[in-house]
Amino acid sequence: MTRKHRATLSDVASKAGVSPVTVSRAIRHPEMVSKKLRERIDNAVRSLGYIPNHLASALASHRTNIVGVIVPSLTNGVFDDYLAAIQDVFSLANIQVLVTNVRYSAEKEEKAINTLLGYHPEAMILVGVDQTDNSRQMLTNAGIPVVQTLDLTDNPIDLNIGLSHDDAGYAAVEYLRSLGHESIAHLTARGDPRSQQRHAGYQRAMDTFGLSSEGLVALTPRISTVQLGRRLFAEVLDRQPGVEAVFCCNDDLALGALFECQQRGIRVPEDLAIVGFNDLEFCAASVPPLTSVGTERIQMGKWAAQNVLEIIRGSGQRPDKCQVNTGFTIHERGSSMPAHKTVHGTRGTKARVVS
Amino acid sequence: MTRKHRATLSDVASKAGVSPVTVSRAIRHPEMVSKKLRERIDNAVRSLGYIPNHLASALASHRTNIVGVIVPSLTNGVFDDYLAAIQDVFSLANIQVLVTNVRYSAEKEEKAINTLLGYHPEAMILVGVDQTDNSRQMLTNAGIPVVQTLDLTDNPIDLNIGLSHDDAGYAAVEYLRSLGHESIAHLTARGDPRSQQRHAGYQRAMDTFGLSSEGLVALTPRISTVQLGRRLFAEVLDRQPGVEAVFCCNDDLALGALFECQQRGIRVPEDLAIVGFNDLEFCAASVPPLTSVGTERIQMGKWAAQNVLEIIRGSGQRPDKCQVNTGFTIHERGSSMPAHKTVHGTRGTKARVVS
DNA sequence: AGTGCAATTGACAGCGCTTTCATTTGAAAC
DNA sequence: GTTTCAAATGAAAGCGCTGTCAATTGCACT
Repeated sequence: MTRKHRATLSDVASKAGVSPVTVSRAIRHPEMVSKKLRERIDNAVRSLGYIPNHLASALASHRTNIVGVIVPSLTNGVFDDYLAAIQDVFSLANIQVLVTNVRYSAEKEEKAINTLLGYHPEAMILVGVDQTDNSRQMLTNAGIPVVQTLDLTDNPIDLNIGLSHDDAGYAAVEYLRSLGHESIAHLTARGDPRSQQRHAGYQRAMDTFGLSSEGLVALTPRISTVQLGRRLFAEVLDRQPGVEAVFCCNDDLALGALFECQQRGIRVPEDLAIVGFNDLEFCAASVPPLTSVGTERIQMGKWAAQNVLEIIRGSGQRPDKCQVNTGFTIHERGSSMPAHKTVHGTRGTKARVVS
Repeated sequence: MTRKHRATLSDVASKAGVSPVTVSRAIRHPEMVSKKLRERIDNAVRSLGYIPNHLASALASHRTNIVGVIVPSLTNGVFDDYLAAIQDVFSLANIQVLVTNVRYSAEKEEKAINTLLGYHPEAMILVGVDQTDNSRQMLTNAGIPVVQTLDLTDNPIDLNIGLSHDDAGYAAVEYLRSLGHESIAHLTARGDPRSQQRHAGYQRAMDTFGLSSEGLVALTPRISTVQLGRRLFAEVLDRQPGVEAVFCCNDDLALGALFECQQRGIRVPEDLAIVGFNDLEFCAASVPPLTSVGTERIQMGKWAAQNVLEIIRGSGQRPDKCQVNTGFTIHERGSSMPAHKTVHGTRGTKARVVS
């Protein structure tokens, strides 16, 4: 039963024997319509299967109830939680989130921003701080709240919540150093600007501690996978058999490194310590469980959404703090814990919080 | 520099000294405007940072360039690839995909359908075939192409591409049976209707082969995780220490089962065979690599998008086949391969295709 | 110069809704 | 039975754009 024409406000109005305005009010501001008419209208709505045309509504009211969100990836377990947190906040406020996945491409991001702005979103939430000049310009011109998340910058477009990935990378190395390791490798997928920051932090720490990273870094331009983690670590192992520890720019690579060790009969943590990044769910489940640097991705998404909501629906005032550093936490687990600390059969976590 | 008012078509027209229609044409149908004017208009557009109001455009032209997509989850590595495939097809046609994540809730799905239809999408792509009556009604009334994916039904709303999860579950058991296993366990997360189908297939196979599943099934109402895989399989192991094989409703649970085995010193595949579902990337990377039943998720997303595109932009004709069974493939790897088949150090895959 | 025709350009209406303001209604108060 | 005022309803305009059709222009050809 394909209708030629979907029911409109006027159709409902005719059916209920009232004027279109009244129908509009019955839907948007029920308290302004008498009970009698409201019921008649509700019936008409139901019997016609009327669904308001959001485009027309938004055009007329200057309220789109849309917020644009741009993420660099979805294959990476990180952004699911983050996105879900954002959606949870907005769905309660009847705001539709328009998500675009730009696959770590600044160019695609620019295009996505342009497209999204065409929908007149009431705010934009972005990942990272590396937008192109053009992107920044468009966002500024749009005159809406903009939140840059998951990273920090000295020069935010508007609001900013995140953490220093450079510091996190530094801390990971510092932690491994504190366990007595000196030959500390690093696996990383460039392409993700935040991974690059972690790499920079790794390098800074190695330099600071007077350790050489020669031959200890393996990187790939591709999206990271577990398989790639194996391959990258295999490279390092072949080059530097004496490596004592490895810090991976994310947990997929770390899990790959762990598997490569299993394959080669390298004992973790006795022969080699592994530290991942993001603290995805599987870190606590592997054997041994993986030590990982955790970030507050859910908290960041939530904060971004809540602040946007407050600005566009609330008092309209900017929040007290326009920039928030959520820090990071090293979840110390079996993959790096010195033997005497390890409790057999337990997958306990010892957390070191840094913010 | 927050503008009071974003530039409109008229603003551009004034600036370029032409009528608004001409600007509209210069943007939508450049070939209909003389080169001279086109340049003047382009300049005006650029200098004003003009971005067409998509809402107004869609309202006037009855072309929204929106396709609604509803997924039950994003945390599950399955839907990333699927979504990406859909987006890839549509982005080339300048169609914006409106994604909603309904977290395996039919109620949320119904609400999402209602909301999305308010945007007048030109088509809808859904996961699964278990929509509520109300949802089906709304979709039918909308008079747009609807694709149900990743599962099959005798009574599709419109187009349908997927596979029989019951058959896939049956095949997994049949495969393990062919290796000589009889005590075959099953781990599953109900909540996902397709997992339930796989469970049904498992049960059907066990019955058919005259095998008892008593005490061999562990299920959870929660979203599956690796951790949960460990816990569920631990339950089974504690109950039935003699279990010879386990078929898991997805790869996360399978990886968890593998870790649980590692923890307990159970050798895989010598002491126990493991089969997962979905063939996610990490399956080929673990030690031993995980045998998994793979589905054509990318292909399904692509087919759905391409057919929609053909219908709404092309000849308008329905495709030849309104229902497609993409089948499934058992990727046989080390976690189930009999010792004499296993090639040390190789992570080769032997595929058995069923469609 | 005049005719014919295609290529450009513009005027106008309207997409489906909300906002604003005017009108009507009803019930309380005189 | 008026008057008064709030509550309920409606009429008209317009959000920013595009489709349709009419008007204009340019140019080749007589």
